[in-house]
Amino acid sequence: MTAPPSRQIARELRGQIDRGELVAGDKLPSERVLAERYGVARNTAREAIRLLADQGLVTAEHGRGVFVRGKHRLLRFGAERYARTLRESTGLSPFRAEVERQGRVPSVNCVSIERVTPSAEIAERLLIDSDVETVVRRENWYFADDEPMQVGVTYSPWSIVEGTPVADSAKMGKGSLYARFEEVGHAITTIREEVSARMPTPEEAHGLKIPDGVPVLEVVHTGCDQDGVPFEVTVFVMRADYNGLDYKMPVED
Amino acid sequence: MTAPPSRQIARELRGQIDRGELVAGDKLPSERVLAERYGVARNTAREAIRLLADQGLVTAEHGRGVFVRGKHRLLRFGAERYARTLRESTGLSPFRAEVERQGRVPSVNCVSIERVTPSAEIAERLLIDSDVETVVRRENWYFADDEPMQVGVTYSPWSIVEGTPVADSAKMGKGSLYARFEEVGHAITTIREEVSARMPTPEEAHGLKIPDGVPVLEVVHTGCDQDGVPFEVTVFVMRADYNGLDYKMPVED
DNA sequence: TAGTGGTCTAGACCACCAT
DNA sequence: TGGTGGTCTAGACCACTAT
Repeated sequence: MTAPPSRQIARELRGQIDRGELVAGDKLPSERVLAERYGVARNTAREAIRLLADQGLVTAEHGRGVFVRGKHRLLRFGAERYARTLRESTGLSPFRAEVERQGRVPSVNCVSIERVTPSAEIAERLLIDSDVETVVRRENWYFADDEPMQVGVTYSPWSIVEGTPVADSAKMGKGSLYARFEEVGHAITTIREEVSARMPTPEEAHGLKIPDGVPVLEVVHTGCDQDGVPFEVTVFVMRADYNGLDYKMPVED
Repeated sequence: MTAPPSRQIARELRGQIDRGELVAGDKLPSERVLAERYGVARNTAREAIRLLADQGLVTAEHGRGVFVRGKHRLLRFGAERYARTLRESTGLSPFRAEVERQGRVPSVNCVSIERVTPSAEIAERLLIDSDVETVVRRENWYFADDEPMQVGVTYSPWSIVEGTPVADSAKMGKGSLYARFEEVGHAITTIREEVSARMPTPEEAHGLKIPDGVPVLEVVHTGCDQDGVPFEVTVFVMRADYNGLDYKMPVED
């Protein structure tokens, strides 16, 4: 009932990480060194490292080595990120504010604005008929220190944003998207956020430069105005090792 | 610039899943069959399957085969799970209600109640000094159809729960924990939930029977009473392929 | 018992990174 | 250039599941 060699090796390495003998950024012994040290084939040492990578403890970098992953402070996003006072006091988007709070350099890049027919998932949340009404799709990428952190794709009914700055990057200006919505009569008043987690698709892993063993948080956010009308749905996909959510809510009766 | 064979094979299998030629529960060809079919070594076919498992698409079962994972409907938990009206109208805990809504059989098992010294993380949220005050720790396991879904560990200051049913399983009764708290003067009024996601530890993967490639959601929940006093912190760890969160909130100014 | 995945060996060549 | 991880081969034995 003794564990296979690959697990033994993984356990020893894990112990060294847990005890602080190996700390964030440290390089592990190479696969070949481990293999010789433990008297196993290289593939066995490799398997041990894979077990650690699957737990999110280490990351392999081709040609460089295997490194202990750091426990990063999470960027925390809650409902207050939509508050008008935050928009007005800082002049920063909530993402920018949170990244700067940690001494990093934020940037946001709107990569596309298109008019599309919505998926059933989106149409349902916007209370529109996907056979009849189209939506504007805005795709934003969020970076900290030029590292990609999140992708957010916002959908709004064409009937709401037609002719407004929201549908046109040239007129968008620097401020918050929600300030623009408010100017055209939709002040964000209540939100719904549906949160789940999963492993990234290969495309997401590539685009967000997510190492192996790191899941993503997916947040389907719906914003409703002062009349309870849903006017935008945003699907966020964020690296779970850098991002978290922090909600404070009253408990309704 | 052509992809390695293992990725090619993974891509083909993934295509079959995406196109619905292989659906949830279907068995993939065995590693040996794949190897022969594609003219590669068994390890190469195995690597292809591992790539799919890492994306959460398939699960290997020792001695049985490799199976396409289903896209399960998520159990959705929001702030309303703490509402008194829900407690009173259904007589069910929110977990039970949500599981039954999907036609499955819920069960909850309180495995331990202990008096312990809190970690810094817990003490901080309960606004107590971990050097002075102790807490009661209740560990609950949640099942649907005898499959483990979540673990929840609740911490409450000893000064609040001393002598109450919350600190004593014998006196606990069937109803909700929050009903018991309310009886001793702490009605849950506002909550804070800090959400993150990560890969499970080996212990969690084993205890919750989580297949490879499935992350966990970790929710640190703090409950505050009518006076704003935090009286319990619960740390939930839930399989992310079966559980999600659904919050509706007003946007504060 | 036959078939499956889990693990391992002892090599090999390639792609990438730093020097 | 030498060292690293990435991938592959062609075997082997073990552990588990089903019949």
